[in-house]
Amino acid sequence: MHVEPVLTANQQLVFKALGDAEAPLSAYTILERLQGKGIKAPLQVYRALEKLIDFGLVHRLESLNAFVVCDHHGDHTQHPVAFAICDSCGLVAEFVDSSVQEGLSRWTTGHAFRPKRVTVELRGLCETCDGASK
Amino acid sequence: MHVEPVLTANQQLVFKALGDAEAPLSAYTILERLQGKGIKAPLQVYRALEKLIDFGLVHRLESLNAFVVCDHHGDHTQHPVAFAICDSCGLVAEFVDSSVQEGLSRWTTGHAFRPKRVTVELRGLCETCDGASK
DNA sequence: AGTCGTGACGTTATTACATTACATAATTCA
DNA sequence: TGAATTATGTAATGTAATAACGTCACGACT
Ligand SMILES: [Zn+2]
Ligand SMILES: [Zn+2]
Ligand SMILES: [Zn+2]
Ligand SMILES: [Zn+2]
Repeated sequence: MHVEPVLTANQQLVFKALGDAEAPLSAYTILERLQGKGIKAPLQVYRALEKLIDFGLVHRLESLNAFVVCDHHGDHTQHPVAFAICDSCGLVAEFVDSSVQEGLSRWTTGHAFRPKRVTVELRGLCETCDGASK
Repeated sequence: MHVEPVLTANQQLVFKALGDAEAPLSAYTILERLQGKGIKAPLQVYRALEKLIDFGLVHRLESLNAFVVCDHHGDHTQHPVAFAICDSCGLVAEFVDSSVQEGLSRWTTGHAFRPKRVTVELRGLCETCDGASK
C-alpha cells in the first residue's frame, strides 16, 4: 500500500481540474479554468503541479507540455510508465510494458548509465480516431 | 543507401552549429551563436531545424526542448530511436533497442493505436559523471 | 518574354510555457 | 514559544515557439 498525501487547497484545485478534463491540460489552461476560484498566477499552478508530480498523482507529458492525472492512483512503486497519446482526440493511455522496461534497463546497465527519469511517449491516433479518418 | 539532401545556407549554418556543439542546443542558443552570420530571428532557426529534422539529420529532444545532430547520418530507415541524456555533462547517446521496439509495437498493435512519432528519452548521469559524483 | 507555382527567406509581433525574486502567512515540532 | 520548514501571493522576467505578413529566386509551361 501507500498513503494518500494531504493536498493543500491549491493542489486540490489543480488536481480536480486535471481530473475533470477529457484531455491533457497545459499549465496555462489550468490557470484559465481556475480563475476566480483562488488561482490567479501561473506560479500557483506550477507549484501545485510540481507537488502533485512528486506525489505521483500527476504526470507531465513532455512532448505536449501538458499534464494528466495518473491512471494508477499514483501507485507506480518504481516502474516508469509509457503513454500513448491521440493527436486527434487527446485521449491518453498510460501503460507499463515489461519488454520495454527490460530493453531500457539492459541498455542502461550495459552502458553504466544511471537513469533518473524516463520519458516514453507515443504520439499518433487512437483506434476510434484512426477508424474515423478512413 | 540514401541520398544526401542539399542544404540551404541557413540549414547549413544551423547544422554546423549543432555539429560543433558538445551538447544539445536550444533554438535560441543556436540563434545566439549564429548572430552576425546571417541569422537574425528565431524563425530562421526554427525553419531550418524543421527541415533538418525532416531530413533525419537532426533530432529534437522533447524533455530538453533542444536539438542534436543524428548519430546515424540520418539513416534510420524507420526505426524509432532512444536517447540517454546526461544531465550533468550533456552527453547524448542515441541507440536502438529491439526489445523496446517490440514492446512498443506489440502494445500499439494490441490496442489498435497508430503511432506517428515515438519519444524515448532517459535522463540521468553518464558513467563518467556518475563516477565523479561519489 | 511572360505567367505561374513552389519553396525558401525576412521581419515584426504575438502567443505559449516556465522561472526568478522577494515578501508574507501557516505549519511543524523541539 | 520560537526556530525551521513549507506553502502562498504577486510582479516581473526569461525562454520557447508560432502567426501573419510580404518578398525573392527558380524552374515549368504558354
Ligand atoms: Zn501513473
Ligand atoms: Zn483519438
Ligand atoms: Zn538518429
Ligand atoms: Zn555526463
